[in-house]
Amino acid sequence: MALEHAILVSLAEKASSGYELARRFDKSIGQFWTATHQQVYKVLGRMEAAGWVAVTVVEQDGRPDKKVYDLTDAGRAELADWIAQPAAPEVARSELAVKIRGASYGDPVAVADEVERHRTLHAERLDAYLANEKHEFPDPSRLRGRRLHQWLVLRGGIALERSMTDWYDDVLAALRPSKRGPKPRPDKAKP
Amino acid sequence: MALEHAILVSLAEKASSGYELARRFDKSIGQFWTATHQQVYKVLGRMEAAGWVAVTVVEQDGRPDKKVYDLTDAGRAELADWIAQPAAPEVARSELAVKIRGASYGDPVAVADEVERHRTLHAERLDAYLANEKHEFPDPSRLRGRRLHQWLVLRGGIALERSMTDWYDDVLAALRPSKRGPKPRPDKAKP
DNA sequence: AGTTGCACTGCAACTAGTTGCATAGGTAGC
DNA sequence: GCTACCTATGCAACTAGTTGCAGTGCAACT
Repeated sequence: MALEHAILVSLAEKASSGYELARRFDKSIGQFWTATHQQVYKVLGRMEAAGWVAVTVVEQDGRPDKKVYDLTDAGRAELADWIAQPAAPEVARSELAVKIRGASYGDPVAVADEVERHRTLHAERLDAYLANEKHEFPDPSRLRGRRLHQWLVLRGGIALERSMTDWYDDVLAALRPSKRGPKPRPDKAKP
Repeated sequence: MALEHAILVSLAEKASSGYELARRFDKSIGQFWTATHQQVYKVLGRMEAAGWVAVTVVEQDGRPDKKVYDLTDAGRAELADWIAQPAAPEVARSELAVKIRGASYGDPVAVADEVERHRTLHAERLDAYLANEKHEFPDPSRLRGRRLHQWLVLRGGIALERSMTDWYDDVLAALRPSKRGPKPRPDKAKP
């Protein structure tokens, strides 16, 4: 399990409330680990009970109070310990891939439409990541430590989205042989 | 949820026992959906209760009996129906990516070692997929229907493994700046 | 004035998947 | 003869994650 530890990493970067954590899982760290706010609240409760995090209630102006969580020494120790442990190999899961494989037992045209929709989603994510990279890491060659690691993970997300988008293009070209050639895509070349 | 439907696709291709299905999830369809044998048995029971599959007990010579499952008409209808439905967007999950991001809160050297181990795993998977492609689909341009769809999914797995392996190379190069340049890898060029 | 949306927290009930164990005969190597 | 692994199925207990709901109060749009 790693949601606990993904949260530890996120809190190590910045103390936050459950709500903020859940939002952050929509981007940056959420590239490779996601969670809904319910799951985050549940796990934060467990982590507090385990003494990995400490809470401070912060009153806000014109907004509900929030509970800001920060790492304790025990939490930092747990994080360092977990990082030293071997990681489970990734397991890819794609419902759409299963549908592509089974396309001939259903409506191949509907599958092609769905592939196109996903292609668009991934192309948008790719653009968002690239824009983020340009903005946050304008000069990658100088990066060291924490910032370097963040950039490397962002590069991983970019590589993944690019390869998904390319693959969907290939699938579309094969499933719709009438429409020749992929659509023009200016962001296809590596920067 | 899609394990039910991944099993339907698998059974549509070939009637099988739970044990055989679990094995098949180790390769081919398992590229994008995996399951342990316990999960497969559990779900098969549910599917039988729902009338999607029918069982035949097959006695074997010198081996335990097996229960071979095959699709019913209701199962085929369910499969066609599911394929027509929109698919949830993929959510990548990588424990290792979280560790890379948090490397500076632990032991960056251990993280680099772990990245190398995963690089090897993915490179092996890539080689296995490529060998499988060469063996099973020697002439992709002629493929139609079911075989074409199988090949497309295999291509997806290949693209994914290639991009992971490449990314891990980049990460290693950045985390171990002393060792310059990635190791030679003959399978890096697109075939 | 009314609706929608955001910030913020959380419970309850559910579904999906994992881990550990049990059972049982066959085959293969030492 | 012993150990170890393969085929084959399955239960029980657990962990992880999802879905649906509930409540508060402010801001912005219509």
